[in-house]
Amino acid sequence: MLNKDAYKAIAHPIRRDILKRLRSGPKTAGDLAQHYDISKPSLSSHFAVLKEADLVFSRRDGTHIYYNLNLTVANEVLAALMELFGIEKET
Amino acid sequence: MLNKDAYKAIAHPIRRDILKRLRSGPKTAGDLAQHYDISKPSLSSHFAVLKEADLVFSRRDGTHIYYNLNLTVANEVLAALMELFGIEKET
DNA sequence: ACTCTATTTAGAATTTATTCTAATTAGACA
DNA sequence: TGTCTAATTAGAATAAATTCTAAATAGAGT
Repeated sequence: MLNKDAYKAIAHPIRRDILKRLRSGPKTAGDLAQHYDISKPSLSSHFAVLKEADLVFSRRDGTHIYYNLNLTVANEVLAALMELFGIEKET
Repeated sequence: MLNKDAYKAIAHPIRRDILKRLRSGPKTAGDLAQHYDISKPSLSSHFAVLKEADLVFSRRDGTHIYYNLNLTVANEVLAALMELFGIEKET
């Protein structure tokens, strides 16, 4: 079942942009930080929200921490919204 | 194009529940109020958020104001999220 | 062990969201 | 015009989210 925090997680434009950028593969906090005009700690807090919602997971490789999009949960969010709106789509 | 406030609008559990209940047809504020343990003005403020996001629209019929789900925008939200996650589904 | 780089945690300030009570608006109907 | 019902607006209190700077952690490499 879908983590309800997922809806909160996608409510912020920076977090949506992070998710979009992770589509093309894992990125480090540093990679992503370049694109936003906020401090590293603020960005880190956005990662924490995304991780709490299970929309992303992280894996350390040496000095870097790579963030990955969790497509399983992304699909669950879509399914939950289709159910919410009563909209049917085939897979 | 999708109103960005739509993501904020679906972030609150009461507003998601309102949307769900509107699937089966228009409802008045009074109809919906029965299901939530909050004041009428609070509920009214939730309607305002949903209207601001264009997810619902209202029509007055005599003494009652009927709230309607805007399926067009609901579909836009789904399309935007599919695009965001890079998930393809046929119609 | 020391140091460098990448990133997070702590703690506080600011902004935004949620909720309430009291007062107001809008239409229906006698 | 009153008056009743349905719902909103106003204004304030509380709670939650966002952001910052400063300090801490964790691993890599010398």
